[in-house]
Formats: sequence, C-alpha cells, structure tokens
Amino acid sequence: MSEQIRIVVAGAERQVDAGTTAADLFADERTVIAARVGDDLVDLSRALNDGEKVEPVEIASDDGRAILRHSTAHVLAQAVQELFPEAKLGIGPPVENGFYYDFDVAEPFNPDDLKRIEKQMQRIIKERQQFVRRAVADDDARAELAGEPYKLELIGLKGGAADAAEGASAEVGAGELTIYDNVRRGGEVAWKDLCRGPHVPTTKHVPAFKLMRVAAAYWRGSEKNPQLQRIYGTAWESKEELQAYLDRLAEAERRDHRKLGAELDLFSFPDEIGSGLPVFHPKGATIKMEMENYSRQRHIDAGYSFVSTPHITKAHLFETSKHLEWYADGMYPPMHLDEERDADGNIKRQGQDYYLKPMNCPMHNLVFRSRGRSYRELPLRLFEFGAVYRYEKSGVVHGLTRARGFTQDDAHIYCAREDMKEELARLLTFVLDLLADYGLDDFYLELSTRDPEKSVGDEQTWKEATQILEQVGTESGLELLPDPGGAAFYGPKISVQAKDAIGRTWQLSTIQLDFFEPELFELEYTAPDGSRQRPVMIHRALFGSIERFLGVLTEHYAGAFPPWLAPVQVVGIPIADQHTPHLDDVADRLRARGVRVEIDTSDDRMQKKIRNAQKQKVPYMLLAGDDDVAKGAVSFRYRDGTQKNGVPVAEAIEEIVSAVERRVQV
RNA sequence: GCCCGAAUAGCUCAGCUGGUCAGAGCAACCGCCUUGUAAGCGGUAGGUCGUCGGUUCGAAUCCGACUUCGGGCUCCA
Repeated sequence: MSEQIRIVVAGAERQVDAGTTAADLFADERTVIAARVGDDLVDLSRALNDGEKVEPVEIASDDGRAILRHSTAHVLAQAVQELFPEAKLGIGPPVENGFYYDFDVAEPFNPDDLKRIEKQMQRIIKERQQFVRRAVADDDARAELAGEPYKLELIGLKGGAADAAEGASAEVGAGELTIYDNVRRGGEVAWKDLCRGPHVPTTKHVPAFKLMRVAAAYWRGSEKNPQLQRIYGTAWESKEELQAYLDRLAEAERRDHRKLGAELDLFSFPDEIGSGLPVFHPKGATIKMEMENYSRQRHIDAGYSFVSTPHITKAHLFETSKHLEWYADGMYPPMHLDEERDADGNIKRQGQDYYLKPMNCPMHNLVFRSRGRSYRELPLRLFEFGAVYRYEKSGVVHGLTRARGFTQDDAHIYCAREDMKEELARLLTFVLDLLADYGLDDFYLELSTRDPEKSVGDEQTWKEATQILEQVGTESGLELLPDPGGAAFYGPKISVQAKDAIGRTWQLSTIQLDFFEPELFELEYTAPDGSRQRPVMIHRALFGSIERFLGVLTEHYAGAFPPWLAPVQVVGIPIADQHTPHLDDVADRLRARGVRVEIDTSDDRMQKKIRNAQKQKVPYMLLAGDDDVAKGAVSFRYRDGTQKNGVPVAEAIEEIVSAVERRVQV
C-alpha cells in the first residue's frame, strides 16, 4: 500500500499514489503535452507533490504550441549537430508562429542543407526519443558543456538571462540549471542540451513542422558580437494547422504591396534614383491624392493651419534642435556649399553645410517664432504634408513601409501647459476617427517611454509627460501596452497600432509630447497676465508617412480599394463595338459627378475586357449590350463576380456616386 | 551597417557541370475577329543576360568589386 497524496486536477480534488505524474493523470488525453502546476509549466513526467494544483496543457493552446515549438527547436539542433558535428549551439526559443535555433558554423547553411536537416529531423521524430529532464549543478553543467562556448556563457548569466538576450531565458531559467537528454528507446542518450524546459514527452509528439529560412543573427542581439546562423522553423499541432499557417503566409504574399504596386501600376523604385526612393505612377498618385485631399479637409475642419516648408536647411537649424547631436546617423550627409577659395587654395569665404530634413518640427518652430504669439492663438496647430529624407541603413529599406524619402502628414500643436491634456484627448479621438474612415477600425495603443541613453532633458519633465500620455491613453478605453525605451530623444509618445484585414498590426499614428524643443527654440507666447510663457509642443502624424500608409492600405485591401480610393472607379465594357457610344454617354455623366471612369474600347473581346478589369480590381464594371441600350440601362459586374443587369443609367450613377461619397467598401 | 541569397525582354520565368543559349508565356504593336460576365486567331518588334573588371581560345554560365532587390540581424528620431 503506497503513500497517498491529495492534489487538485483541473479544479477537482483527487487522492492519488505518491509519485503519480501528470502523464498518469492525462494518459487518455493524447492532446495534452505538458502540465501547469500552480503557475509553472512542467513536463508531464514530473511527479506531483501533495497539495499541488494541476492543469493539463493542450498542444493546441498558446502555451502548448510554445512548448511544441521549443521542443521542435531541440530536434532541429540535434539534427544539425548530427549532420554538422562542429556546429556550436546558440539559443533556440519559440517565437510567434514558430521557433529558431542559432548555430555557430564555419560555413553558412544553404537551402540544400535545410532540406537535409529537415529529413534528419523527421528521422529523429520517428525514433520517438524521450525528452528527459535532469537537474545539474553549475560546475557539472560547465564540465558537461565544455564544448559549447555559448552555453557556457549563458550559464554565467543565469538569473539575468532575461536581459542576456531575447529567448535566452528558454535555456537557463532563474532557478537551478537543467539539461534535457534525448533518450532513444534502448536508453541510449542521443543528444543533450542545456534547457529550462518544459518539453513534449517524446519527439513523436511533434505532429507537423517545417523549416522556413536561414538568416544570420548577432549573438545575444548585439552588433558587436559575432553573427550566428539562425534557422527559422514553424511547428503545429496538426498537418492541417501547418498548412493553414502556410496558406496565411501565401495570402500575405499575395497582398504584398510591393507586388501589388507593380501589378496595379501604382509605383516603382527605379534603381536610377536610388534605394528607398519611390516614384508614383498615375494610378498610385491618384490614390495618394485622394488620401491627402480627404485628410486635408478633415484637418481644416479640425482647426489646423496649413504651412509649407523647404526640404533642405543650413546645419544650424538641426544644431538648435539637436538632431545633429542625436540623429546625424539617420540623416543624409551634408552638402557643403558657398565655399570660395583663392588661387592658392586658401579659403576666402567659409562654406555652409546644408542638410535634407529628416523631420519637419524645427521648421514649424520657426513659423511659430516668426512673430510674437498670444495665448489667444493657442492651441496653434500647424499642419504640413512634409517631405522628409532619412538615411536608413541599407539593410532595412523595405518597399513603401521603410523608405528613405517620404511624406509625413505632420502637425505640431503648440499649446499652453494646462491645455495639453484636453488637446491630447481631442487629438486621439481625431486620429482614430480619421483612420476609421480609411477602413481601419481595430486598434490598440503603445506607450513608448524614455531611453536614458538616448534622450535630452530631465527626469522630472519626462515623468510628467509620460504620465499625461498614459492617462490620456488609458481614458481612451483602448488597450495600452508599454514600450520601454521606445521614445524619441525629445519626448515620450503614444502610437496607434492598427490591425489589418488579415490580423497583422501596423504602427500608424504617433503622438509625441515634447517640452524640450520649445526650450531649445526659446518659443514663447504672451499669457493673459502679460507674462511670457513657454508652450508645450505635440508632434503628431496620423498616417506616419503617406507612402507607408498607402502601402498598408494596399495590403489591407489586397489591392481592391474602396471606390473612393480606387484609381479607376468604373470601367465600361461594351458587349460589341456598337455599344460604345451608349457607354460613352454614361461615362460623361459619371465624369460630371467626379467619377474616374474608363471605357475599354480595345479590340479585345468582352470576356477579356472583364478579365483585365477584374485583375486591375476595378470596383465597378459597367457592361452594355443590345438589351441595355434599348432600355437605357447598364449591367453591373462587381469585383466579387456578382452581377446586376438592366439597371437604369440614372440609378446606376447614383449607386456609384453614393458609394464614393460614403467612402464605403463594396 | 552585418550575414546569406538573387539580378536574363515591360512582367513572370527557362536556359544543368563555360562551346547553335539569346528562349517561352503574358503585356506592347499590326492585322483579322467581335452580342452577355475571368484569356478568340495570326503576325511583328523587343535583351551588350544589373554595371565594371578579371580568368579563358571562348563567359548569361567561373572569380572579384560595385549597384539594386529579397530574407534575417541590428536599427526605426
């Protein structure tokens, strides 16, 4: 008769033999791959103690998938070391949708290696190797892992692992060190790795995985460290889920704005101009113009004043703003102008450095400072579609979402300190309303706070600004996530993150509070009592960059823009040549209402014209044949393939105009 | 900036280990054709194989540098 213990299993108290494991409890449930005891995730093989609360962890849960992915990373590392015995192990944590493992190898992996590694992983999975946990003393671990320099480094960092590198905490936790042995059925240890766990019980518990790509990554995330070879993979609880994930990736690829931009003839990045510098073709420029026009109108309605400032300026301005002190790396190098030399090469006249502007705020400050300002003018909201140029590092440029030249829908609001909270709250409402009109309505907020290494000003002022932003963010009712150290050098910010049609999030609007630039520029206004006061400055961009937002919208809509933004809103398709005049007449009436309409008079056949318009994702195809002409009607074909025949022309026009005016998607 | 990969006609791509390798489809242009919801038929034109240099009797093919792109890392005021 063995000793009994009392435990709580999934909420129900039970009495079991001492030494009972979680695996015993959930033996019938094949989808349970780990257990949660109290707050900790543990292996199923862990023996339970008296009084513990045990919950099953399903493989299809967030925790379950993370464990599965972490275990798959182990299988990957084992496969790599079997094929490349000289490979040294870095770290191998689960990440969103998958996992990676870093290796130090003499030769980088190539795509063929990836296939071989994948095969080797399948072999290991087939062998049904057990993941066996074993606690080790630090010194013993050092001895056992003498051949793994990176693991040794992690042992040294134990406890501080969370700071050591993202993912390092998956290897060494804060408590005792553990090693996981991968044990073959005969009891032979096939492989081992320093790891905190937990893991799935055996390699056979990896139902579906795929290696995705190789890339280099700096050891512990620092540019100063050597680069390791990182292999990314994904793992899922079933083949179906894996396939669904791959389908989602394929869907994202279909929506890629760089691809759609070329297919829909919206924009391009000519090599001749340079990296990260887009040109907009007529159709892309039409969308951009519509976006700007609507935004402009909304800003007028909201009491903004419009300004316009140059693209380049003398260095002094950016010295004043401290951009050259804090941000010179991100700026294009200066143009040195106006220097004169005599015949001997001696400088007769000192030259000047001119810089392309990376931000508009210093220029707006000069507008503010151009004359005396009264409290009656505040809040003064200066708005500009300002073109800025940032010398992004060559490896980060990415389509329209990370360009070197782009247009900010930038405003700087100067207001009295006591008014800033109200102004910020109004601003947030304005931002969210406007974004919703562009078809985005699923948001959360992020509060980016000071990075002491990269900021100007004093702690107290930062604290005050951060508190106000936090308050406004919280009061908005939206979820507010912290982003420590993410602030600009001059102040904290709230950013609006928007979810798109397939659930990806994009950082769009930013609202930054700045007490320092007004000081640097010695901005002042006269208060009611005649005293001189310093205004607070709010930096804000709604789209962030118009180009980037256009890219985001392209992906959000998969190129099928709502009628008000669609570059071509209507294509008229005659069934045969003789129906063209009827459509021309309809087109004239649509144009008179401001609709962008084209009649396809090419000598393609009707079916081909439909295909062409469909591929261009034109919202409305208007067909006309004998029946329609006779009745003074047109026939609609919509993007989804549905049709509505014999619609009287006047009615058809109203339907289209109404959809454009209401900015709805169809 | 770092690592890996890529660059062939406007687009998508074929062209294997250097020697009929300058190719296809779509697009463009020219003809013919045209009646109801995603590709009618035929023809023509179009490329110093990203650029520059090297190896070689010979380079789209091998090597180097640069440019641009892609995937990551780092970065993103």
